[in-house]
Amino acid sequence: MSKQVLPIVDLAGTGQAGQACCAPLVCEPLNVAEAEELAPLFKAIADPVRLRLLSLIACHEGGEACVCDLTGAFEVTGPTISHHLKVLRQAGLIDCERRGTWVYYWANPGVLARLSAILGPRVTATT
Amino acid sequence: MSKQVLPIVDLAGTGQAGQACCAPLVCEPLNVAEAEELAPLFKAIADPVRLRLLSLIACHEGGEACVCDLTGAFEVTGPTISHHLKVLRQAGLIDCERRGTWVYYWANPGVLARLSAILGPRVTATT
DNA sequence: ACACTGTTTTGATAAACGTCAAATCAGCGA
DNA sequence: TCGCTGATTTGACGTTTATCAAAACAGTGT
Repeated sequence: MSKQVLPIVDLAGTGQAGQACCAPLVCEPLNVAEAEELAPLFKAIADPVRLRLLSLIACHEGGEACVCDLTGAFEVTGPTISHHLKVLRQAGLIDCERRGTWVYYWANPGVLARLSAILGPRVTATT
Repeated sequence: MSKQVLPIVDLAGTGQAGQACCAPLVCEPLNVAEAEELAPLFKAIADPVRLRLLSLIACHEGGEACVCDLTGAFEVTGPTISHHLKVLRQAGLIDCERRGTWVYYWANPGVLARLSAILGPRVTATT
């Protein structure tokens, strides 16, 4: 529809990103398969460094950040940052691409939106 | 100058979570303190058994569930269930009370709503 | 070809985690 | 009081995790 200037807000409000597959955790009991699929996603963000990495990447101008933009914000070493980025990537929360010397990461907003919807107190405020 | 506030914060609708403390992770970089406070909460739900426990409790009729209502749904032993309940409780996600022989657990919706708001790009303007 | 920078992988280590069996605690009823 | 059931704690075990140093990989420029 309208690809107006609407900021990031749109991406989960519509049913498109959330694929409408999952009622909030508080509305309907999660079955085993859902729980085993979701737990690794929450585990991926259950670390302060990864939480900040994800936030830094998602907030970075242009929607993507080079590794060199990130390492300076942490006390841990480069390999550790690289490890955490890999964890986030394997969970599907971020993705990356090499461009010349640098590797750029960006967030996958759909996954984040899905997690939010699962935790959310109500799903759609329609009516 | 800095009184311009994003009108995003009051998601929780529960009245209890009126912290108004945290913009979504994708809007503003999490600082170290926020990340270190949030990570243990996500860690608490980053386990399939705990995820289902939380969901079962939150969905249970009356808004609370006895431990004996829960154990049957899992393959793990009673002590393990008890351990996971303790983790959820120490994270503040659930609370409990003993009534006679049985111990009843209920979910704390404010904490869940806060996590949802942190992850969520959307602005569910419920009233 | 070489050196240099940015990033990831490997290997090792200490801490944290999930699970169970056994023991313990908390109420209830005979 | 004693025994019974529901629930938690303790102690142990194997697995996973976060971290680092060192090595390796990927591009760029000389």
